[in-house]
Amino acid sequence: MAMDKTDSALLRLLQQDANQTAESLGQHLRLSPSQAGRRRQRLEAAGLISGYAARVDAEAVGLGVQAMIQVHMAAHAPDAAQSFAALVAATPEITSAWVMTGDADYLLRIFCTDLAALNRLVQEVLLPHSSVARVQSQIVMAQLKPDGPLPL
Amino acid sequence: MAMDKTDSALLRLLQQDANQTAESLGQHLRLSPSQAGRRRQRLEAAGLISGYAARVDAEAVGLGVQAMIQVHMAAHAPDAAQSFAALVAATPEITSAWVMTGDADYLLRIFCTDLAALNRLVQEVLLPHSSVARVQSQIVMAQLKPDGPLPL
DNA sequence: GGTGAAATCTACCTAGG
DNA sequence: CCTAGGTAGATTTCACC
Repeated sequence: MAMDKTDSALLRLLQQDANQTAESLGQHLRLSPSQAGRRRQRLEAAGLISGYAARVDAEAVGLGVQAMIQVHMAAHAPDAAQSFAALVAATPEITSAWVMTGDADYLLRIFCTDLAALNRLVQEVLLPHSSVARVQSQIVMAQLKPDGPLPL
Repeated sequence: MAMDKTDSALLRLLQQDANQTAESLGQHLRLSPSQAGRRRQRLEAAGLISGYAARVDAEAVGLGVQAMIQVHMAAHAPDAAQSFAALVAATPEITSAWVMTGDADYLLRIFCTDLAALNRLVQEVLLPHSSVARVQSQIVMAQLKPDGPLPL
């Protein structure tokens, strides 16, 4: 899809604050409100913008513990991967999961209310899975840079 | 802050789609549009909702390579940490950074256009920093579970 | 790039527990 | 007294010019 410098700037603005009016966007982009709105529609229709989400403060809603868990699989059979994917999909505390190169097979991002809940998740959900060989939890002590916009 | 079951459900809905009207929210919550809107305002004012962001499709905007980089520091002096924080803040390809327990000191989330750009970032930005001892890049082969809503 | 109709938000007001 | 629902003015979006 064709995307010029103005579109990049627009995406950057909308990642920071999606509730700006077309008029406000137009001022930043040096564009008329109608053109700014039209460009936004174009980016939505093209799928570059897949949706809009509220940013929720994890601490404020009682999710005080954040962790990254590296998962090593015992077997790499296709059905082992599939059943693990189902487990991941069914566990709400896992907010993201990636298939990685290198050392570990998967990396899971976790949000829990407390350390006890994190330990329960590891001991009673992850480790009991038949194809999980080993997990390595790393707790987030602080967020040095908050989840930010994509570099455009 | 006081948060009941309805507020949790509202946060869940707004994380999935922030552009729903108060009427649509009210239907899901079995509430009148005015009450749904009022609750949303309350959650914003209380800081539970810190803002709204457009979800941008990384692949679609040409950011085809995603990676997680574990950073091991040579020194743990306060000013080493501070200058590293400045480096992280100034690097747009680093979209998130966490201070971790365990093995590595920091975990960085990276978005790049290609592998060459990722290698440049490691070789020319991260490793030259005086207090960085070692980095370990792990490339994301696939996203098993997309960045999802917090478990409420 | 501008304009007007339609939809939506929000502040205020009223009713009920 | 606090929480829920309804109504009207003001803003914003979107299709058309």
